[in-house]
Amino acid sequence: MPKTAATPPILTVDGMVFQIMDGKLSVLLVQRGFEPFKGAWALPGVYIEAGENSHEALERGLMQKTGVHLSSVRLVEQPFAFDAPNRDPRAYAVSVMYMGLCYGVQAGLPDAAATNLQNPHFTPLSKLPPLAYDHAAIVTFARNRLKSLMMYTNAAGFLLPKTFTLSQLQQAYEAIFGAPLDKRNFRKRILALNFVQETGKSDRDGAHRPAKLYQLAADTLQNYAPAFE
Amino acid sequence: MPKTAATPPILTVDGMVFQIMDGKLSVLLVQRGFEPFKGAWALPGVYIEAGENSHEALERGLMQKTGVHLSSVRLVEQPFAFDAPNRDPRAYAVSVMYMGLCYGVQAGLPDAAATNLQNPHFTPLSKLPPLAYDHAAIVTFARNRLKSLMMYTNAAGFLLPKTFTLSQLQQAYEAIFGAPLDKRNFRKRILALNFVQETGKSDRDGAHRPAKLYQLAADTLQNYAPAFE
DNA sequence: GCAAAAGTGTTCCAGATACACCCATGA
DNA sequence: TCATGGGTGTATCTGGAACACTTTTGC
Repeated sequence: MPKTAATPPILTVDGMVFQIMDGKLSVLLVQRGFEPFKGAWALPGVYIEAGENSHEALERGLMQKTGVHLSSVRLVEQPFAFDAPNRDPRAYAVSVMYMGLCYGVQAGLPDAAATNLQNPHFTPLSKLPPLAYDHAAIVTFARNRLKSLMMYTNAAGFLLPKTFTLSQLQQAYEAIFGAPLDKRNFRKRILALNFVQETGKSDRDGAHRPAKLYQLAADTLQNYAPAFE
Repeated sequence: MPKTAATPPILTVDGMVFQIMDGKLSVLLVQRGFEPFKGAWALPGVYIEAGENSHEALERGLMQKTGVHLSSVRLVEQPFAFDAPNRDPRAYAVSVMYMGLCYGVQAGLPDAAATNLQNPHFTPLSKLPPLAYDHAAIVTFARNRLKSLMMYTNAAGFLLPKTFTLSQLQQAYEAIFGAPLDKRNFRKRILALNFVQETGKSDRDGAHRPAKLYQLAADTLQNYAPAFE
């Protein structure tokens, strides 16, 4: 066995929380207050402590580091595991990486910038600063997963309020694909998938025709994948 | 904080290794030699020890518990993390779950059944015994992931020898989908995707016309997903 | 009445499906 | 010569893509 740290491996949990801000897909980042990577931006995460499971640690970490309550985030997928050899100078670490989607969430700590530089912020993926560890690669990985989720699940609904218009839904797709979609084709396709339903209400919001409001047919993540043959 | 074990959380790594045996998708299981779940079947796994990363621990664990060398397995995807609260009576544990595909691998320990009941075996998913922990749910989860991987990646090639016939490739798809496919349509589709190429050689193996041998165009996992629009 | 977003159908094309026979070989 | 699996083409159907105008509202 190689001569390395004698400390047992350490478990951390990180949250990768996405939200659409001003039409752009954004991810929740904090500025690290401690070494290593002090001052650099990173995904918010904490060590899992004795007596906690990964979900509880995620909840605590999100609140401590970003002021975001986990109950306002909808988790998608099984969490991934990432080796994080540089996470702690004393030992090798593994990070449990949760992915979540949300809408209208404000990040911010009560005594904010005062405490050690943190400074939670939803940052557009198109303007990511250099990130600590290999978080940049992880975000890219997640973005690709997110794209496939959009194609065959109802995940897009988690980036919107409880009720939403088809235009808002389309904007969510466009934010993630990074490309405009045709309105008529989009509507045909989405309505055919049957994962949203009319609420009967409409949204009267500007100097234009009111839009029908829709909601998710199921409030958990659902698969709408076609069979192979 | 709830009153629980004071020990820090523990990291384990498990391998979920799939292979096609007699045309059936099978997964590598061992019979547990220790409590908890002594005697029950489970995915092979070990604790990650000081000085190891998860990949090294996987390699060691697979060899110790099943006699399988990791070099004969092709890993797919980022490993998942599963909470495993019952893994260790002393503390909460998280399992790093790797998924792998292989072909023609023999499981077996030198002094096999002698040591504590282990008894590594590729078992068809259609005949899974009750599994320890929540491994049954994890296998089901993986099977679904595997189905989607087949639809838009070259993963099927990892369940076959270096060179293979289109019939073998089709059998791999059929084993995973659990349904027969049309030969002509299958070939058109696969050849259109362009992820296999002819080797120029052929396989003269029985009382019938020899089959052309193909190989993967790329020997790592590749995406062949269509764009959204 | 005008600006602004909502809503709506048809044509066209590509890719998926259904389907049956001949070919090369070993015994 | 026969049994066995390998290899091939066409007609049809379905779902995706391209494309522009009318409707409803607030000002």
